[in-house]
Amino acid sequence: MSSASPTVGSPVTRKASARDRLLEAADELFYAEGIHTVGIDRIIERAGVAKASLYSCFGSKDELIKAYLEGRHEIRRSRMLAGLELHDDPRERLLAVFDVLAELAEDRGYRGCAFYNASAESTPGGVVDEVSTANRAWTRGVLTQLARDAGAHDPGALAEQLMVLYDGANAGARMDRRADAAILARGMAAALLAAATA
Amino acid sequence: MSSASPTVGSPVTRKASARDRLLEAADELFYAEGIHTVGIDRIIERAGVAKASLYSCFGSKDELIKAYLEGRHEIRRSRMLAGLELHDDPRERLLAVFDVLAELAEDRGYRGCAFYNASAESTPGGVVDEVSTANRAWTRGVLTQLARDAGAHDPGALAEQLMVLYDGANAGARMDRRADAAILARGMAAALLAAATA
DNA sequence: AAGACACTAGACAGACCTGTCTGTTATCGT
DNA sequence: ACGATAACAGACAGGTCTGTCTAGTGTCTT
Repeated sequence: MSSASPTVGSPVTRKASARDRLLEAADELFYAEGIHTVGIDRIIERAGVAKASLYSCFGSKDELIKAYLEGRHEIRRSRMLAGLELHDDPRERLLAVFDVLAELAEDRGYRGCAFYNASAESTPGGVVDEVSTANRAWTRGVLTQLARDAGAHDPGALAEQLMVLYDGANAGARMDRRADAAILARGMAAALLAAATA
Repeated sequence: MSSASPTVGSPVTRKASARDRLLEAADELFYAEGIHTVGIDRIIERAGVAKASLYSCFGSKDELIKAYLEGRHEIRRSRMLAGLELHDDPRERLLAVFDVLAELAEDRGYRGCAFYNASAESTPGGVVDEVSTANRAWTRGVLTQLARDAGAHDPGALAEQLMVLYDGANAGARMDRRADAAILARGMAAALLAAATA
């Protein structure tokens, strides 16, 4: 407990821990096929991990789902921030949101917003709703800040418009299996921004 | 077979047939809670119908799901067409699409696009995909026609933009539980239309 | 009156799914 | 060297779900 070294030195990651492999497998399967459709057995089989390890790491399928969504949130966050940092001009930074989305949507295997999808197949008031609304609030906040930085007259109002475009591009990318919607959304966002700063 | 009357005289509807009650119950439950979450037993209980009748009418849960989505398509179709017929001006007719959506979204209990939701929780390539893509093609066709009637320079291109707005309004209405997105989408559609006919 | 038909109630089979439990093996710090 | 920890494999229990089957009831037509 108190003996030896107080700093344990990278206490979590060992090489490719069962937890990580489980999370990776769950991410792939849940996103591709849905939360309900994919059972525990398929996840542990893909992860090459014993069932007991799953329940030792996460405690329940619900917690695994929560961890999956939190991971998605983290990835989305870092990817978007990385996309934003490519530009200095506030206008370009705002539009970069849709560039990132278009890039994601080009990947075959893109299935739309993981949070919306998860929400569509889970009972209201559960863990999914919690994480989903948090993610949505974060997205809204980012768009508002970008709108403010770009000099929008009413950043909140512009952000709401951008949310419509963002949601629409996401849904379109899933249903039509192309990135066109994101590119269209970028163009519309540019027009909105021009109008909002005039 | 060949005896009696060739025209049987309203052969289907009796008073409020088990089939209709099943379809109504399935519609309410599937839409509100999702396809996977709702089991056969809950449907027959709400419909006040025996399980054997369900399987005699539909054959399987999959077929019931299909019938549910086809019913949703029919309702969406008639509601939208009714909304369009309120106006003569082509511009107003195009924007009426979003008026109808806003009206729907105001209903608490609105949960977004039934087809998208169903698609999010079913394996690709099944009956759900089939009906969903058909519905999507129909929507796209209507928007294209409205864009043409309104004098858009490139009706197909405008329709694609409108699809983004339509999808976004639908998703936003579900996630935020308000009709704001549809109203915003209407405004953006008006701006797009003005630009496309200039 | 009688048979066809649609429906009801509910038991049942079989599959699947989550979660637990037992027993074994390997690695690591001390 | 040894105990602790983490992981393994897999059987098992309990529940839920779809779909089938039996048996009985009412209604409509002829």
